[in-house]
Amino acid sequence: MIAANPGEAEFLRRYDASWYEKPSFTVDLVIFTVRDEHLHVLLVKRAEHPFKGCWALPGGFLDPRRDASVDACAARKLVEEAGVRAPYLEQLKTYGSRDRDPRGWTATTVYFALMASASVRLRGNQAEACWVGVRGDRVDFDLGFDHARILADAVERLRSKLEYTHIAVHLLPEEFTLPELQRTYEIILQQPLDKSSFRRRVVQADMLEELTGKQRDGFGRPAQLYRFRDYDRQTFFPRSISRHAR
Amino acid sequence: MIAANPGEAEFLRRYDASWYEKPSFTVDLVIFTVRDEHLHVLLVKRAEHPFKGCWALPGGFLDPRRDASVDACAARKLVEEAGVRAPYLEQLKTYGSRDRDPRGWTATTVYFALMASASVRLRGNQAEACWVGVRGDRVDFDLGFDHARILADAVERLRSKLEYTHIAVHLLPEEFTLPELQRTYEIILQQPLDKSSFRRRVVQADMLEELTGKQRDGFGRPAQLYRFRDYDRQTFFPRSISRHAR
DNA sequence: GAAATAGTGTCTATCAGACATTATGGC
DNA sequence: GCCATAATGTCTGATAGACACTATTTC
Repeated sequence: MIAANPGEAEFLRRYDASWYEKPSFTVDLVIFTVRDEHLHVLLVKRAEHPFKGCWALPGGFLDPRRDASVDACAARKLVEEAGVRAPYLEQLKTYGSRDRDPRGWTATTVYFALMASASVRLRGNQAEACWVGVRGDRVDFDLGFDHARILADAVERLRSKLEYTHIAVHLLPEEFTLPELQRTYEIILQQPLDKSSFRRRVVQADMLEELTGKQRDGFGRPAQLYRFRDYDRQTFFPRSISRHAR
Repeated sequence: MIAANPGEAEFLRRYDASWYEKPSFTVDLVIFTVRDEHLHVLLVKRAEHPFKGCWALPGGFLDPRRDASVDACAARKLVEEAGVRAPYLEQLKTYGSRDRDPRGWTATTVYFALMASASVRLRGNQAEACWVGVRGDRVDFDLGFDHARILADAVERLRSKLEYTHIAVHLLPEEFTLPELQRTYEIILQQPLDKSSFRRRVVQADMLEELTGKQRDGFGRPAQLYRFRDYDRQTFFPRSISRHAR
């Protein structure tokens, strides 16, 4: 990144970034969890204008002094809004236009995060925050800005990635059973999956580690507990789950 | 987008976006084409500091006065740099950090574009531009900023999308033969594909329209010409091309 | 033993890979 | 006819879906 280029040091000494008009830049988060048999998204009630009193995705201005990078800004806001360290966090897309925010030209880079519902502690920060059930690809009330569109894109990405990756494990606690994992997939994909096929897929991908303890549910045979083998590596299924199963 | 919210009009009247410190915001392009049996990317030689004289991806500052949106900005730069109207253009990712540009905090939203090599006319704009062959996921010389990393990400995304979508048609002229399309896939995926399987895939996807004319090559039986049926709809193959074929 | 849930075995349809075969042009 | 390339046909192996069956717990 250091360029030994004649004249560049001089150029940089004189350079002033405020010469140019810039858009405002924000980072927003679509934080998903599964609880009560439904996909939920974390929303905040806006305390300030614009859209004061409306529900919106958590997020806000990037602070060039505090945030070393856009990723770091997203991680910071994740902690501030959801009090969580490092669950699954992935950049979704950047939305920017002259009219998406009444304050003027803004761009927002949106991240989507997955977490186990138990691992969240909503800190009663400045803003009122709560989990809202997602029906189809939307929530039941109006969202500020273009956040309804962003949420729809995020839900689509989540569904799409569930078909060929393991990311749903990030929606469960560290130890979980295969029926729980399957149920998570079914809730998000909104379709029943075959038990046998599902298990084959997961076992063949060799991503799970069997734990010797067992979990007992209220009824029936207890289910084997598993743990995800490698939270860093993102692995892919060789074939996609058919959206037209059944 | 218009909020009938008490106090909001007053708030907006007083609001001044320059209260907050903002990062600079740019849009960069990774423009791919296939020519001479190789994947190529469009690079420009930087006329100004920083990285003056280095090769870099085309792009530059978003202009809030001229650009209605980030997408519009990308389209504008595509015309300016490559003189092309509307080929395939897709947002790749946003890169932003304190140290990726010596001028200070910048974020760049990167798009990747595909085009037929014949459709490009490089306008000798302010910058010197040329097509550079991609070897693996890089070019043969150093790129300014973090553009080597960005290029690698773009190549990976291109390869990945080729395995399950039709986007390679955007690298060919409007009329093309199946062997030409197959060759394009082979060049980018860097692996030979079976003719029969390839044709089955493409035909079953029902995306091509047979043209009655035929094209003759120097030798052998002439190949049937086809046209892509719907440039807007993005369709997907039911299964991915195996990366481990052969 | 009945109910409930976990987990396994097996059949089948589908489809990609492999490769042989036929088709159609130039020379 | 020969060569080169395009296009088709057929076999096979892998695997997802379907579903029957077994296993293990609580009551």
